[in-house]
Amino acid sequence: MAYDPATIEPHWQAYWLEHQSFRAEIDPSRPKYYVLDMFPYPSGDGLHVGHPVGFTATDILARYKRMRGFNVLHPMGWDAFGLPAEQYAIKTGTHPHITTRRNIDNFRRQIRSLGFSYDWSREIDTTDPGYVKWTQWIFCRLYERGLAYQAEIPVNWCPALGTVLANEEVIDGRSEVGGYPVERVPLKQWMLRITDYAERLLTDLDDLDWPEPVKKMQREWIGRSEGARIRFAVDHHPDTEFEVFTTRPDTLFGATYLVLAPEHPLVDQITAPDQRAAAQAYILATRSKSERARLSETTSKTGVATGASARNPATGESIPIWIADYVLASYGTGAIMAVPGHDQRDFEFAKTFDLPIKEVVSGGNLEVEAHTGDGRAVHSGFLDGLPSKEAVQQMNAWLEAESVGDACVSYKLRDWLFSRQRYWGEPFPVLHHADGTTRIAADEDLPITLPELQDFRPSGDFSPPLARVTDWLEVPDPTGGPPLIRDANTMPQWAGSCWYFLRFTDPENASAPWSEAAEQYWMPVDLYVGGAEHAVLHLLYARFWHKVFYDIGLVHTKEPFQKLVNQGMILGHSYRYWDDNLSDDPHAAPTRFALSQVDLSGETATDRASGNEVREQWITPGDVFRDDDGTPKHPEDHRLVLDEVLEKMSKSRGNVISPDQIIENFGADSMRLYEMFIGPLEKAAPWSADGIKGVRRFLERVWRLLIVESPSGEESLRELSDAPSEPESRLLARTVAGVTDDIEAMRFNTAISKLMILVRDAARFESLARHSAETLTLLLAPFAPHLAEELWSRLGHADSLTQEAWPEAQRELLEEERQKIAVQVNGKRRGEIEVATGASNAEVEAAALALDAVAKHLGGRAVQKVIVVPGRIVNIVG
RNA sequence: GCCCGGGUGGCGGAAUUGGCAGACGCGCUAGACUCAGAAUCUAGUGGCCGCAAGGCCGUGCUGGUUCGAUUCCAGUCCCGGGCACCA
Repeated sequence: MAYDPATIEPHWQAYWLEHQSFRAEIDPSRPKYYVLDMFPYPSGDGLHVGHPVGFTATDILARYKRMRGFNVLHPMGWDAFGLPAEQYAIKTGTHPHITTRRNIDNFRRQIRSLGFSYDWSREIDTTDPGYVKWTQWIFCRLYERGLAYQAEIPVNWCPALGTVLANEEVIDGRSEVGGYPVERVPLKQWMLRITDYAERLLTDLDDLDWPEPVKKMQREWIGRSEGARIRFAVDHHPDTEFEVFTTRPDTLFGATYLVLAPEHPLVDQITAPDQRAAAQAYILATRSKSERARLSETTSKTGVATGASARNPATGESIPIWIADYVLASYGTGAIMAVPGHDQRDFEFAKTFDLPIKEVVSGGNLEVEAHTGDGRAVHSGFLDGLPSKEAVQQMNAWLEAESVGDACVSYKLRDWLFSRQRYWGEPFPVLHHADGTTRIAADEDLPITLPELQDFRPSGDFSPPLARVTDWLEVPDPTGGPPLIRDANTMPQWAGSCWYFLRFTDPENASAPWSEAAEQYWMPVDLYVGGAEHAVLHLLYARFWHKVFYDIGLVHTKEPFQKLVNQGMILGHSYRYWDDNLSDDPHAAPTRFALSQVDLSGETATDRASGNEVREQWITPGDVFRDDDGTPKHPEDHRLVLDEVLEKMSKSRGNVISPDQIIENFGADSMRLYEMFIGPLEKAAPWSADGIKGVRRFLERVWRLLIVESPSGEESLRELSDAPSEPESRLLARTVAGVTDDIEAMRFNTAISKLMILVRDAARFESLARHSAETLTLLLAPFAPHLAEELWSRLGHADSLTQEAWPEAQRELLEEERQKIAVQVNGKRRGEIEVATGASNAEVEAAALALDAVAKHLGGRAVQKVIVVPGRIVNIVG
C-alpha cells in the first residue's frame, strides 16, 4: 500500500496518548523550554484553518527542542467563559455548561487529529470550579492590595449585549463583539487599578523579544506624557480652584482661556446664571451624541462659555472658562488651559469663538496656524529667550515655588473596567453588607460557583441575571445580622486568560494556584504564539496581573512572555456581486450588478446608472461558475462577472475551510506542512486547494524513497547501504545545517524547501545509506511527525523518535572543494569560472581575465579595476 | 490626517552583510509509461528579439549613491494594519 495517512496518523496519535510521550515533569538536570499557544475560545463552529498555523509552529519548536535535549512544557487548554455560549443559551435554552463541554470535546478532537505534542495531562478549562477558585483567589489578592475597587463611572453600556464593555472592547462607538451600538451610562462597577502599573508596563517592554509593532501599540495605549498640573483659582468663587494638565507648561503665558470637559464636576457650580441654560443644553447635546458623531466632527469645534473666569497665575490676568467636548473628561484632569497660539485644537476653537491668540513661542506664523513646535519663549516674562525645553524646566520650578502646580506624568491608560452584567463568567467573591460596605469571601469559601439558571436573558435594566437568583444571592450573616448579599456581576473573559500560563505549570494544585517550585522551574514562557488581535488587550492585562504576582512574591520574573510571535491569518477567496433586493425578500427577482456597475465611494453602495442603493451579496466559492478562461461568474447568470476578494475567512462569506475536511482528504501531516510552507509564519496568506497537493506529493516521495512495494503488493523497507557516498554526505550535511538554522529562526517555509531538495536529490542516488534515511526521518519529525514515526519504526526502532537526538551537521562537509564564481564585466554577468575553495584573489582575478567572454565584452578597453568578492563574484571594470 | 508593515514570474513565495534575481512548491507545456486515463517519472517554463549562438529588458513608479542595488537614500503611487481631539 502507498503512503496512507488515514491509517498512520490515528495510530501514532493513539501511541503518543497511551505512552504519554509528551508528559512534562520538573527535572532540574535538564534545561526547560516553555512553548505556549494562545489558548482558544472553544466556539461552536469548531477549529478554523487559522488556528493550526500557530499551533503547528509551536509544535515544530516543541518537538525540535525535545530532540535538542530540552525539557519541554507544551500545554493546551480552553478559554471557555464568554459571550457566544451565553448568547446561544439565550437563543436555545441550552445551558452554557453543556454547550461549552460539547465545544471543548470537539476542539480537543480536532486538535488531537493534527498530532500536536501537547501534554494533555495539563489541560485547563477556565470554567472548571477548580480553576475558577483560583481566579477568584487572585481577585481577593487584588482587592486586599487596593487594586480592585468599585466606582460609579460613565461606562459603555451595550443594550443589545446587556452588558458594559471596557473601552478596549468598543470600536467606533460599537461593540467589538457583534458591532452593536454602545451608550455612555453612569453605573457602579468593579475597576482594577492597572494605572498604578502604567510606568512598569511601559518600561519593562524594552527587554522583551516581541515584534516592535506590538510593543509600539502597547506604548501608545499606555500613552505616557510628561507635563505639569497647574491650578487655576476661579474668580468670585473663593476656595474654588481646578487643575489642568499640560505637556507645555512653558506656554502658560499664552493661555488665553480655559476649557472644562462638559462632564467636569465644577461646571454646575461655576456656570453664571445667564449662561446656565446654554450650558445645560450643550451638556445634554454632548451626552446624546454618539461617539461616532463626535469623532466625525473632529475638525469643527463647539462649546459654550460658562461666564466664569479664572486667574492665569503667570500673567495675573483673568481668562474666561469655557465648556467644550473637545476636552475629554477621562484624560488628565478633564480640564485644559487653552494656548491657541501653540495648540492646533485650541487655535481652531479660538478662531471659531473669536478668542485672543497670543504668541509665546517664536518661530511660527499665527496668522495661518498654531506653532506647535519648539522655539524661543517670547512675551513670557521670566522665560523670555529660553528655548522650549529649558523654558519647561524653568516654568516647572516656578510653579512649584509658587505652589500653583507641579511637574507630573500623565497616561492615556485608564483603570480597567472589570465587571460584566452577564451570567457566564466568574462570580465576584464579594459580599455586600446592608450598610453598603463590602468584604471579600474567605479563601476557604472559594470557589463561589454559578447557580443553575433557566433564564439567561439580560434583565434589560442594567442588573445582571444573577441578581434575580435570590437564594444564591443571599448569604446568612454568621454574626446574626441581616443576610449578606453576593455581588451579582461576573468577571470579563480576560480574567481566565490573565494567568492560565501559570496554572499550566501546576494544573492540579488544590492548595495554591501554582507551586513555587513549578513556577521557578518553568517560567517564564519562552515562546508565545498567537494572533495579532491580542496585541493590546490580553497581553497588557496578563502582564499587569503578572506584575502584581511579582509584587506579592508569587512569581520570580517581571514579565510572563519572553518572546512573542504573531502568526499571520489564512485568507479565503470570496466572490461578490450586488443586487437591489434591499429587504432580503426571498421571492423577489432582483436585478444583479457587477463591480463595474457599482459605485462604492459613498457610505452605501449604489448602482452607477440609477444612483439607487444596492446591497452586497456573496457566492460560496464552491458554487461559483468558471468560464473557459477561469473568470468567476454567477452560478445562475453566466454573464455576471463576480468580484474576487481575498479576505479573512468568515461564515458570512462562505469561504471557511474546515480542517476536518483537509485532514480527511490529505492527512494531518500535509495540512501541517502546507500551512508552514505557504509563506513566512507572521504573514497572512491565501488558502489554496492546489498548494496542498504539492506537499502531499512531497510526503509520498518521502514514503517511496524508503518503502518499496513488491509486485505482489507487499511493502518493505528498501535496501540501505552502510555508508553514504560523498555527494550524499555533503547534501545531508547541508540540509541538516540549513534546516536547523531555519527552525531556530522560525523560517519553516524555507526549512521545508530544503527537505524537498534533499528528498528530490536523494531519490536520484543509486543507493541510500541507513544514516541518510534516519537523518531525513529525524529532520522531518517536527514537521510531519506521524509519517516520521512510521518510517522510524519501519527503520527498525522499537521506540518513538520523540526523544531521539537532533542530527548534527558534519561541518567539514559544508565547504565544497571547488566553487563556481560568476564573472561580471561592468556589472553584467558574462561568464563563470571554477576555482579551488579558498583560492587567492589574485588567482581568481587571473582566471576571470582569461575568459574569452571577458575580452569580448571589454572590447579592447583597458581593465581599470577588478573587484573580487571571495566565493561569490568577480567584477571587471573597463 | 498621523504612525507602522508590504509591493519580486500566471500564483504562493526565495535571495545570510550591497555581490549570479526568481530557490522550493503550485500551475502550465512537451516527452516517457499506458489500450486509454489517473498516478508517476524526465525535460522545459520572467518578458522581448533570434533558426541558433547570443543579445536586450526586468523586483510598483521616478531619480540618486555605488564597480555592482530586490537590498541603501530622496520623492511618488498602490495595498494591508494600527491610531485618530489624549492637552
